[in-house]
Amino acid sequence: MIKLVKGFKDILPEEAGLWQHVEMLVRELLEDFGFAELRIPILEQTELFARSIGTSTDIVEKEMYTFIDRSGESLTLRPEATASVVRAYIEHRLYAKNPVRKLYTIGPMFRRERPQKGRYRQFYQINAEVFGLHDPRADAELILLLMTFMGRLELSGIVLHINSLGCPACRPRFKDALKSFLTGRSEQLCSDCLRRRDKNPLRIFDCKVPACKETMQDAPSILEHLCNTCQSHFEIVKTSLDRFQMPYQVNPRLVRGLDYYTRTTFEVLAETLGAQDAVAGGGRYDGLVKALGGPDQPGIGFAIGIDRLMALLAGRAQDFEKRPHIFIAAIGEQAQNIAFQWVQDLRRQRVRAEMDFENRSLKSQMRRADKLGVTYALIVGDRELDDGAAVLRNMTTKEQEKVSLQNVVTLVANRIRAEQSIH
RNA sequence: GUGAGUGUAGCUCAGUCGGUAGAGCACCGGGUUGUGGCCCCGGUGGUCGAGGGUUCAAGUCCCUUCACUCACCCCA
Repeated sequence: MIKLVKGFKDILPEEAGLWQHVEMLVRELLEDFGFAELRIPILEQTELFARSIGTSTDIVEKEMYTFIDRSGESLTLRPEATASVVRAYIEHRLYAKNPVRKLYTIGPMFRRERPQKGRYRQFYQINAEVFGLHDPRADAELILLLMTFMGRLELSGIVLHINSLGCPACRPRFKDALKSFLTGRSEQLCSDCLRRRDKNPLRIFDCKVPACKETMQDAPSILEHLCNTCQSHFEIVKTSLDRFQMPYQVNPRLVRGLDYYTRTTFEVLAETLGAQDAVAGGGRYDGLVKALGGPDQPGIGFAIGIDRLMALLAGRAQDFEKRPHIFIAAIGEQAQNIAFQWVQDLRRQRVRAEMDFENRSLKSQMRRADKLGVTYALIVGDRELDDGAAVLRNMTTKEQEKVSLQNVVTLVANRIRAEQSIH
């Protein structure tokens, strides 16, 4: 039997309704906040990711699905969306009319990591990016948008962490301070951290090895090394969040894996998710647009992991399954033919009608109606055909009424429409 | 890439000291004329992950291998 590729998954019909609902909610909200959808391809030139994400990151070093196309060029299945959005912003000169653009995109990303709970090789993200705004209130607004979305989904047990990574002016100074702190403490660090020390010392803050954690307790904090501009930027982000009563936790150890981040970074953590507990994350990337050959415009964005969101919403999937409205139980060939016509007519009026083509016993057809969860069953057999009226049964109240054969479709359609407008 | 755990029916799982495969749920049918859920009865469904070995005999013991899961790493 041919099976799924490792780390990939199918989204089954039972869950697809919830996915649709979540996507609808987020589109609505993003558009209210002035975002427009940008649809971008899944494949890009490898160099785009190498240059934006950073060549020494794990993603670029060992996690990308890269292959040589028949023409000889190196292509990569996108491991994240920001690079592509920036590429499109530059390539189509989206900054020309107005440098301020708010864009969102939804779709799959690919990273070849070892799969585990909440981590797949193809995973889905909702991405929002804002270009052209330096103001820290833009950072706060984006975070508020993200948290509003979480709120609308009625998620509990989630925490917002924020931090500032500084800018090209102050981050090097901090790195130096960190390096000199680490000098002479190599004994206390694990082998991974020793490797990180030269490459990307900020990552040591993330290490879970107890000895490293202990050592890093006394390490200098980035927040104490921010330049004045970065410091006041971060202050305004915080006071803006305060102003809207948005709770957050300042986490100086929040270091993000992609090289392009500057100043504000944030993550939404969910305690019930296990080891992969980040549902969403993002930050500011002021140098990226220019680095990729565009104008010197700042950027800020976030990504929401839809798969992880779904894990948090598990159990609510059944509320969004589209059940049929009515099941027509027809006994005998003549009745089946009439029922077949009714089903088609009802669907034309946007009523979800189902029937059985196998001429089963009424009992088994009723059982089927019950399983489908319909509110109405329509019964028609020789008796009803002679009588000129079918029997409409309300499955919850068990009330039955006669409906003349001529009026069946309109009556049923009206009845169901009326019920929907109540809910 | 590294480590640990788990593989028996569609799903969740039992299976004793090695003796020829089981339950619950699901599915199909029945419980007197043409009416669902609850209850009762019956039925379909298995290469016991795969390959090899030991044995009169292997789901069970041994070896190999594959898959899945969780964790490390990293991140959504």
